[in-house]
Amino acid sequence: MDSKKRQKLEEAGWAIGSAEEFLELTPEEAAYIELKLNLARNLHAARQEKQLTQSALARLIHSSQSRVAKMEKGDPTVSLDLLVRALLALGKTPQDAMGESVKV
Amino acid sequence: MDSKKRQKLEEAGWAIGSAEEFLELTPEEAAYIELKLNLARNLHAARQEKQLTQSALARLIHSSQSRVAKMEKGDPTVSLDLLVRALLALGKTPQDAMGESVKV
DNA sequence: GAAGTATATGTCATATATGACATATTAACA
DNA sequence: TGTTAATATGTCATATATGACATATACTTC
Repeated sequence: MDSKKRQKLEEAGWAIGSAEEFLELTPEEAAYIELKLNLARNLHAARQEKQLTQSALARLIHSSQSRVAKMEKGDPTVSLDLLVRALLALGKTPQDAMGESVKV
Repeated sequence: MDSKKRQKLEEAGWAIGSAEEFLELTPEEAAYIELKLNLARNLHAARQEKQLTQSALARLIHSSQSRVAKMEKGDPTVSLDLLVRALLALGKTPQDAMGESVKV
């Protein structure tokens, strides 16, 4: 795994510590994590486009500001389900949500 | 989605087309459900292509045969996360995993 | 028919995600 | 500086998803 990807993951809170743990990530696991980070970024962008605060979006999807913040930060406790539902609520299609290709 | 609507869907067998109005689903909820059903179908097809049994796939993703069956049946207790991870394990891209176009 | 193989269904204890809340940090502006 | 709005972080009780297991159904092949 290249260091750029590794740093991205670390920033998002996925890292536990050592590089060894990263090497134990299967390609599928890496793809899954990248997918979530993509959705997180897309959600942030989509919300900005609509000029909504995190609190406003939270109201839209019957969630809370803190959880929206965690969604956009790629917090590991946030599920794909929640991310996708948020994007759908902002008028995105699931395909829109995916954006660029993710390498496996 | 609140559990009341989920319950309605479960009772209705989930897959009936244009059940949206009858079940009082918002377009977002309908899109979310259609997405999951798409993933369910894609998973079934992908598994068949690879000539794997549900048990074999279950072993691959460290799950169980019964849960794989539920995935492919679109059972409401199956998360997007699990569906996507299964598809990734079968070599699909996240884009593939996200399924065909879903109208919102 | 029996026996084997694959898939479906139901249940449950446990694991994980959730909204809510408090609080901290950041950013913009007087 | 101080004040306000926006966003981030930490925690927790509850809700939901999970794998495992039992068992049922379906479909072969003998």
